[in-house]
Amino acid sequence: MKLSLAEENYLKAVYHLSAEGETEVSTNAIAEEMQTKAASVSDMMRRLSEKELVHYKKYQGVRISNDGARAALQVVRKHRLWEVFLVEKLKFSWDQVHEIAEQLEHIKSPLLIKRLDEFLGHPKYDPHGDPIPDENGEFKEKPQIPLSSTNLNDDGIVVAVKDTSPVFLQHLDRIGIYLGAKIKTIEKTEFDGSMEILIDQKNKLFISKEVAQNVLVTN
Amino acid sequence: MKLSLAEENYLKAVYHLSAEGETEVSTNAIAEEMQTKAASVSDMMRRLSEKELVHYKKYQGVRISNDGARAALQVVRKHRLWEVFLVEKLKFSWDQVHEIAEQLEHIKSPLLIKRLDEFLGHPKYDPHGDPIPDENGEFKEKPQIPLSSTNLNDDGIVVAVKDTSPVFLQHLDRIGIYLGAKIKTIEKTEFDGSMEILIDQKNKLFISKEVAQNVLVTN
DNA sequence: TTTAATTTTTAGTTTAATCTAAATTTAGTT
DNA sequence: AACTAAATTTAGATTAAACTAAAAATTAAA
Repeated sequence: MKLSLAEENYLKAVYHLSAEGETEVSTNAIAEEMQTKAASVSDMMRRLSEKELVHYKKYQGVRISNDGARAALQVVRKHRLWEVFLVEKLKFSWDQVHEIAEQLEHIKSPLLIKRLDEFLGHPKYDPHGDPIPDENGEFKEKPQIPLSSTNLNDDGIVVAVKDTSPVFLQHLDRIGIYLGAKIKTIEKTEFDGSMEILIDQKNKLFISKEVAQNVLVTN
Repeated sequence: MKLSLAEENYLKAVYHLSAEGETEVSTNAIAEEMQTKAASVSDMMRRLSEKELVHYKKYQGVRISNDGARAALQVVRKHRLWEVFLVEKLKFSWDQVHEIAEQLEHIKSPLLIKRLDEFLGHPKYDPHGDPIPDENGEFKEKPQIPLSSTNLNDDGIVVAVKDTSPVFLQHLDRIGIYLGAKIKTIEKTEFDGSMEILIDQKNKLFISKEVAQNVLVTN
């Protein structure tokens, strides 16, 4: 099935929204995610549902179909592989790659993606710690919990970030938190949810609740 | 100036056609090059001329403007850099890269192209021997003449091909002609324009007039 | 130099994707 | 249960890019 750029983007939005919450996704939520209007979403959902990429009942929200999820995962795969390429090979920082990958993810050539994957050494995670689906759409998420819900004296490794916006990523760079950093929780403040942590057994750091909630670690 | 995909493609077509012949390009020639209809071309030329990217007088054909040439050259630069990437890094053969580069050339990110250029070591020529314009649109074509018009016992190096179609490139691969090959002309047949040549001082080969006209060498 | 053939343009449709405004459905609250 | 507020869909317009068919301009030929 050949999808237009707009169709791919809507499908991706539906996929992402259903991945992180309910299976039924609301028209408004999609409009918000896509920076567009609800009317446009309704229209597109009607069309995607004709192509059986989503299940759609008027006024009831949409649910992604198997075919739809498969297509969305291929776009996600391409997006994340390109992000790895940009960071590993072209020396971009992790806060710069999303926009460019948004464009590159729509390039249509299965062979290109196969070769790119080989060239990069079959990476399993992108620069933000998100898993890269394989050719069949399979992937394994690393077990990850927000730094904010670790216990005192817990040791953990930063495996991903929840918020991938440039401002947040740049903030992490500035304070010295990066993917793979070893983190020990030294103190948690009840009052405002802020924490004191130790990075790589060297640097003590105070971080806000907001930061702690958006940094994901394994233990 | 932000150009749509269609605008970039038309501009490129005008640029290529004026590069290899007259400065005035006909509506029909563009339609042919773009696999579209003359009516669509007229429409687009009107729009491109409003943006001052081409000079256009009804019924008189179009001429690319300075701004237009600048824009076209940036697209050409991107196309050829991506071709180098595909061949050098992703191990594509020279007959496979055009279609994919047609898509990649429209990715919009000056920084991406800067980094890609660095990553590739600032290549001057693409896998077909065509010159890659720099950031300012400057480039130097290698002096090149068709193999068919070399003299007997002339030595030359293959620097480019005139025809870049997959069938022709695959044929060259099959008979053992490649970019950089050292070629000596052994014999020229008046009757049909075919030639006998020696490749890399080792392999004797008979080639047709058609092949000889489309292989370009320096001497 | 008039006519015929060719090329090019215009006019009018079509499709995908968007929008605004109006109508409709669902959900929440007395 | 009725009403209001919010969410969603429909209707109607708009824009970019294409097309076909018809009109107009240019070029070539008699």
